[in-house]
Amino acid sequence: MSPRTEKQYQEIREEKRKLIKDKALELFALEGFDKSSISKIAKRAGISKGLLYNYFDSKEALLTAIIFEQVDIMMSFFDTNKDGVLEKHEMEYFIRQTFKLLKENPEFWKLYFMLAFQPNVMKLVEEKFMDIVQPMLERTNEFFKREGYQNPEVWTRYLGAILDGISLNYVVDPNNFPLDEIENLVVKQICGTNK
Amino acid sequence: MSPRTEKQYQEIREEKRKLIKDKALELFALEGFDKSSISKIAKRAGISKGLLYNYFDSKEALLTAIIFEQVDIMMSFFDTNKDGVLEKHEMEYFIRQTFKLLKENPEFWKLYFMLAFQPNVMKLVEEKFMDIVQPMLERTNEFFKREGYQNPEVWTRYLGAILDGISLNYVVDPNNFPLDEIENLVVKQICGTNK
DNA sequence: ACTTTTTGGTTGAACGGTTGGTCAAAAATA
DNA sequence: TATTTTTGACCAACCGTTCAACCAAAAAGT
Repeated sequence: MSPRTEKQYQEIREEKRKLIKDKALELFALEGFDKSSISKIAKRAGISKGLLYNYFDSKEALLTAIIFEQVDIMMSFFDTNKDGVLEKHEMEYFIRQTFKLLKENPEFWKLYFMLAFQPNVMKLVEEKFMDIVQPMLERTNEFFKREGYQNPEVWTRYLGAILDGISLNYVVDPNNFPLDEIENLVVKQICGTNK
Repeated sequence: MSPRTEKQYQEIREEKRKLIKDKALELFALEGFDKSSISKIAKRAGISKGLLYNYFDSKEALLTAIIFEQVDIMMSFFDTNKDGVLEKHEMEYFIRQTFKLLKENPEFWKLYFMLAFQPNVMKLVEEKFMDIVQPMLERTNEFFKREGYQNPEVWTRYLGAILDGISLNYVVDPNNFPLDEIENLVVKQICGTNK
């Protein structure tokens, strides 16, 4: 017989994992991935260095766990009616959701941009990331084609670039960047409505 | 008596400095700032580690030298007629120059984005950087005001975000990003002309 | 009720490797 | 020879990672 039930142990493990991930993300956003040593992460989480390795096999494993946790959240948000067609109102929903996620968790997006420029690290998650992004790009492509744009694939990449640029500027300087006004500008430009 | 004249030594020193800066930038873009050790930079430049410290006081000094060299090049490019007014054709020139610099030296912009998300490092250059960016922002502000936009300062930040996002996407994936087509889209949208 | 056993979470010293940076000596030049 | 460039072994500090030992708490035994 076990001193504690299986469920009790699982709860403890899950809570600690969540704690470590949260504190690590904080530090990554604050000091960058390389400057955030395991010791500092452990100290911030209030645990010993050794215990961190009881929960994550390596620093990289910790990083990918953080990323894929957030990716899963993203997927659940973008899982709309699944009919494969992106209506104009769905495009507006898509854009506004992007801004919503940005406002809710700027720390993650800071980490995301950091990694986009760390070639070695990005390769760890690139493949799985692409699996998620690719369908979005295709649906966006079809949207612009249906709307009568001359170069739909160019506009898809343009929209992606615009959203990236906005995210980048907001994350770097959240207090001074007029996010809500620009959200409306983008929606107006792409969806032709002005709320 | 000196073994070589003062002028000879200065020329040699300047050439070596340039060599080191170039090779360091290559490596930074390839592997990131933290992963580019002094030893690796020296090896890539074909010199010893010790000699690198004859030319740059520290790794940080090398980094800031690279950045400010590029900033100086930028300034010389944007130094137009200096009348303080940004005409529509000057705005188009401004935008197209931005794209030109991007195509000419993507490695530098990769480094620039890398650093934008390394808070500690960015603070070294933040102040001098702002001195250069601020006048551009003000002139852009006045441009949008003169063109009759309702929220000129929002549009200034929007344009900045768009250019950042495009640069980011191009630098990450230069072979597949349709830079020229998107350049024309931006110019058309902001300046109302289609070349 | 109380002691013992069992379990797995928890610790921090220790390890091999790498880093940015130093320096005495050697090579090169005129 | 006199001066400067150039070298690479060397250093302390820190890195990610490991591991033997420890601890808190629940179940089992009495």
